Amino acid sequence: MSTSRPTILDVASRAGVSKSLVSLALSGSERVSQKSRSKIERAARELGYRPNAAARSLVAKKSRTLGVLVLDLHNPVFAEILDGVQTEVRQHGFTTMLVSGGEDPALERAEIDTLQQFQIEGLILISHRLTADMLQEVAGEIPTVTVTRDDIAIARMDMVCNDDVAGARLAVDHLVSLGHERIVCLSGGDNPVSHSRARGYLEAMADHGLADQAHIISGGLTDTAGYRAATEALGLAPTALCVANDFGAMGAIAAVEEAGLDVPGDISVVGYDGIRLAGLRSVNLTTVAQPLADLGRLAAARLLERLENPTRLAQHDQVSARLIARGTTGPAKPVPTA
Amino acid sequence: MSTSRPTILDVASRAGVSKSLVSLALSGSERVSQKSRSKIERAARELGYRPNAAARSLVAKKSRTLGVLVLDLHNPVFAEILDGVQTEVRQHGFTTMLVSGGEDPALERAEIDTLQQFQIEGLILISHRLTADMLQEVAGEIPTVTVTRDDIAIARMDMVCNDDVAGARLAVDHLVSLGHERIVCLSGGDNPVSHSRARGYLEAMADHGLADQAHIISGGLTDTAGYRAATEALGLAPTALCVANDFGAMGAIAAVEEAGLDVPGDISVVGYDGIRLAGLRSVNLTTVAQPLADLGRLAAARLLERLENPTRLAQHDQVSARLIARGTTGPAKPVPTA
DNA sequence: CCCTTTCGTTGGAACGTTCCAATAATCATG
DNA sequence: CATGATTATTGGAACGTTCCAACGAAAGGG
Repeated sequence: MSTSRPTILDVASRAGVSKSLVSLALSGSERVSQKSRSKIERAARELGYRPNAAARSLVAKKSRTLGVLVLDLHNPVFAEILDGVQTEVRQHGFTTMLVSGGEDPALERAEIDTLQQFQIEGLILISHRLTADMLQEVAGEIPTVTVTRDDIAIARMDMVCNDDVAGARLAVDHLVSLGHERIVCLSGGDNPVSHSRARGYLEAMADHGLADQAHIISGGLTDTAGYRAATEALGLAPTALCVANDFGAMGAIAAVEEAGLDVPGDISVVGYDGIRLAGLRSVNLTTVAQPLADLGRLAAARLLERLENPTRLAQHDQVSARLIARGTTGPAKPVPTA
Repeated sequence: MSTSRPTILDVASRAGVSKSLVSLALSGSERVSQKSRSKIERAARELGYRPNAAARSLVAKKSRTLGVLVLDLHNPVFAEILDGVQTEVRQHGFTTMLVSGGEDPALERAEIDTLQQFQIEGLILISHRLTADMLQEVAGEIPTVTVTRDDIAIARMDMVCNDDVAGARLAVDHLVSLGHERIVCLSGGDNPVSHSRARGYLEAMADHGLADQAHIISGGLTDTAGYRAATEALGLAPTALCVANDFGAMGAIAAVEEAGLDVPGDISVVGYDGIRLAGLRSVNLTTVAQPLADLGRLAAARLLERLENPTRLAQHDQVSARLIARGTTGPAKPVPTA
């Protein structure tokens, strides 16, 4: 139906100039007379001309496009990081191509492959499940930055992360300042992020002279996992729970309430991540908030720097979290003297 | 650093054949001898050859790529629709490029522009804020399907939606069957989806002979809006609230509980959408669930059909929702006889 | 008024692929 | 073994852009 899209030649002939001049004018070169420029701009507008990115990137060997892989689109943490990425990237006139591999290494690799076919200039991994080998391979072929994970270090690959150890300490500090001692950690299971958070918990407990009170129950990063872990934790008669992430904390709260206990009256709960959801009135969760958008912005910035200077040494940034005290934490109940 | 990526010519010379045969072999043509095929495949593997999508789509005039615009990446509704889109699209060997314009019409238009530069073959709008003119323009240039919104009908543009009128009726039916009569609707404000849901509410109330009890309070689709609307609604002494979406319902529950009332003991609350979150133990919201992934799958399927047959008449699909009864609804309190 | 410089403009090559028409190789068939 | 039919392979054109070397025209300097 629609006769195919106008090309630069159509614009050129309509404006009565050569295709080269159109190219020059539309890319904003100085060396085009005012007269030609306005003729060209008008012709382009009238025809609804849109440059063909395929042709452009083919010859220019530059796509002005970054690839972004996000671990899981359902997790609001990643959406918020993505916000930061987008703002930074747009400012630099780049475009992003977003994909997700649903936490499946092979699928993630395949999606990155697709991105590479589109000649992306750089890659941002907002967490991932790639094996070290895959990551090595990818990072070798294309400038890459990982966000949120810093366990696999690769030459020339930048990383930007939250300081999870320090963040977890904040949670413990907050609880201790409220008089809590029997603080149990519900860990997020076997992944680098959860390990760091557990370590921060242990360190902080030790610093407060509570090393003997420290207990870690291993679970996962979902609401159900938090529920289960909390149910188990109740056997230890804690006055506070330090949970691996906000979703887990929501599950933990449900478990506590189902056991007939009050949050925060009987047990205080702290989450981690600071997703918007945690701020909803009906949730109102005390949490260790990562500056998620900043994380994304910084990652994009690092990648763009590397495009300028590809041989620069790998840079590892850590941003710090802050505690947001809301309604799920309160003073510890005085311990009944035995 | 890395000497530039291998091209089809590199593969050809390594395999000792012509570039044309490589192209043929890699696109899976029958007319290639077993011997040549295996030589070519081996050469491609050894070189780590990845076809250049730009060059391909330039000549083939086919990018095998669909553009997807999503209204808001933070809203889990859209992530779940996206899941469905992805599965369907992958099955057909297409790729997607995902963008979001943050609910800003101009930005959305700009992002679609970018997609068009990449020669996408079709466009899926998972809701949007485009003006009718913009939509008309876009749909005129490229096969388009909208999901979730069916207020603007355009020739050749398919639409797949939830039947919001019927969905809202389900909510009312459920409440009535529990003995509720004073059911107040907290509407999601001035947008097509909310209008349909409000209409369904009114129709159902009338059907049950409760037309005189019907009250609509206009709010928005956020937790805060739900909170405010619910606060206002409490003045009407309702026994149940029918809320425009799940987030709003969560806010409404907070308002009810802050007023010292129990959910569902004093007031029942029904949400709409059926986001995963609503199923969390700590939320446990009764809701009208849309088959979100199906919505996405269907939209992708319709678009792919249209690519085959571009002149086909526009098709408007409606999928139906179902009620998931959870913990926020219960029998109506017997009305104190005046 | 000629020579040089600068400015504005141009045509052609290149990018890596697919497609097509044409050729080369193989296989039956008479 | 020649002929035709089929199968396998090939070179060249085309896609729409950017880049570059080169050009003509205007401007400045002597």
